[in-house]
Amino acid sequence: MSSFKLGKEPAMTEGLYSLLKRRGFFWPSYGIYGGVAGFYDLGPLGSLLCDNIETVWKNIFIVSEDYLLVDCPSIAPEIAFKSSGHLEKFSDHLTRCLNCSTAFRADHLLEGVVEIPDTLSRNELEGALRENDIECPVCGGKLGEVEEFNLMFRTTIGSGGEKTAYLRPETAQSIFMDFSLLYRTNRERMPFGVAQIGKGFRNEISPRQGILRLREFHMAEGEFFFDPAVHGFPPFERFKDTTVRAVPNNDPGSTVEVTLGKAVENGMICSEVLAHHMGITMSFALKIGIPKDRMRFRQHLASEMAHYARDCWDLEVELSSGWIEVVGIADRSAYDLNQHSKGSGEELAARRKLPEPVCQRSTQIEVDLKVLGPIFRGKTARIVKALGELDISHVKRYKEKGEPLMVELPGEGTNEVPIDAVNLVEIEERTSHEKFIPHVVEPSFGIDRLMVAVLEHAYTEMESSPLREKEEGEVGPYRVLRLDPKISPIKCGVFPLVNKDGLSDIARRIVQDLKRFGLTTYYDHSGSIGRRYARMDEIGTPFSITVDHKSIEDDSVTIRFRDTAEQIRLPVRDVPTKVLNMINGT
RNA sequence: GCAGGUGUGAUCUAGCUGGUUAGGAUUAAGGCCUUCCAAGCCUUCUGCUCGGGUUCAAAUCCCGACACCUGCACCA
Repeated sequence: MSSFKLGKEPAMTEGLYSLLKRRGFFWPSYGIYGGVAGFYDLGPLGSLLCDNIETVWKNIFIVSEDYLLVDCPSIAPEIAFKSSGHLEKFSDHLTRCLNCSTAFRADHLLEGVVEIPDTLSRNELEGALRENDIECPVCGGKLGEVEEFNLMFRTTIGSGGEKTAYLRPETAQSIFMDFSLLYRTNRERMPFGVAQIGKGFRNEISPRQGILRLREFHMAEGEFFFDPAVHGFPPFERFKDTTVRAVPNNDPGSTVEVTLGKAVENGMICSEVLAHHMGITMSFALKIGIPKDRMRFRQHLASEMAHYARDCWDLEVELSSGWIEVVGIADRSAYDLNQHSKGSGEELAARRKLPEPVCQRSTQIEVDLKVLGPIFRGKTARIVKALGELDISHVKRYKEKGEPLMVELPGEGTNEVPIDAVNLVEIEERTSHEKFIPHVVEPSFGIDRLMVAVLEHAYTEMESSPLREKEEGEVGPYRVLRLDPKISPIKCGVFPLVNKDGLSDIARRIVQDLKRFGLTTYYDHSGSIGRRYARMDEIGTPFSITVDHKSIEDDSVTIRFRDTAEQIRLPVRDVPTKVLNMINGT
């Protein structure tokens, strides 16, 4: 039924995009100053749409999947991104030709000249370029200095200290840094997921394609922590038989239809946890109205994988501009927790119960401080420490011989410790748990792109309005946004059929009723009834309620359905429930 | 970032070989009319992307900036 077709249809998408701007979904930011590339405002309807999509997302991740929701700052100190690797890996090294001023990535110029050039630092790259007499590949000119271009926005915290900070390029990092608190909050149960909805910032070199490539964008991310030693993931049962279109990286040209269960069995997808999240992602995309036959999962090539990822599958949706990545599902292994653990010195680990408790016998040194104290006085603590570092078998030999131990203290000479003050004790330790660094699967959703995907697939053009009778005064195509009612910005239009006989009073009362049920409404008395239906169709409002003269007699109204233009009549008091049921699909 | 193209009310567009108050359509607002799908009539709001230059005179020609589009490069 959707008139969206394969391939590019400029006229079609132009119609959609002018509608979106005209009706207030989104537009370029800072327009009165000429605009800034990569920034878009969500207008009144776009904001509602965004919010509704996020609500559906939360219903899946927070309600169904029991993810823990958090909300962390967008600005983080430099150290955070030093540890995460973004400071180093999230930047490109550029060099510019001094003659023709073309910019190149320094590491690309050294490919085949030096081994793994993308691991070199700025100085090393510069050295390598000089040593190998690399010239501008375009004009043969001399190359300038290697500059670092980091894709993160830099800022400072505070007025005096000038503490360097960055706007987060993804919301994930705060979740990793908060791991221990979250783990405790979850009462130390594994596995568990943490979700965050917020904004990400990337200073893209050249943002294009309108809202598809932004410098500030909405993202919804989940981090699912699990024990890599546990094989299988029981909840995955639900998605075992779900079929997906997959483009695996061992054969990037081909698309295969495969069930998620099969894909895990034959090793195409690396784990059930990852496959499970592909299943969740798919059901989410379907729920917000993206048709299944316009979706596919594409596995990243090893070369395009992010610095943290071990395996990554993108959900791509076919739009007028081609296949667009809207969700990335990455296996980040233990990378991030390890990095932050190293960077901060804090242990970021979980505990797993051993199949059975393990007894560990060990011999340890015990000292008699009553004896040592009076002898060594101020040195005692250092002596005890040095004793503890001695080899047990060494101590054992002296003990058997009954000879005093000679203990060396740096700068304080050798000390004679009476062997009677040192005892060897057998200690038995029972451990029932061991520590491990959880692995992470991260589904990361680009909400702005999902909005575009949803809108393009909901957009329909018709030659004329559905029930049109008159032929004169034709005005262009009739546009309908067939959004799923769940995500429609406005749920109900409410109209008096004519502006007299008190019909508008009844209509306004109905608006109040609907509001009490949390439904967004749009009261409209201007223009012909057909024009008002058209306005609602254009912004994707699924239901229109009309008060006519019969309403005065028997308290009934008509409710019109956007996609069919059909109407039914029902008592006023049943309207809110009817609408709610239709929205929830019951 | 480079190269090319484009830039006229909210939207779509005429004018662009310089010369009256920049024209139209849609939308929007107010009213008349109207018992169900953008009807009609009246009234009204909003515009030459910005900054310089050439000229008696610039939407129009030139330069620069910004934005958008296409290609290249880049893309977690």
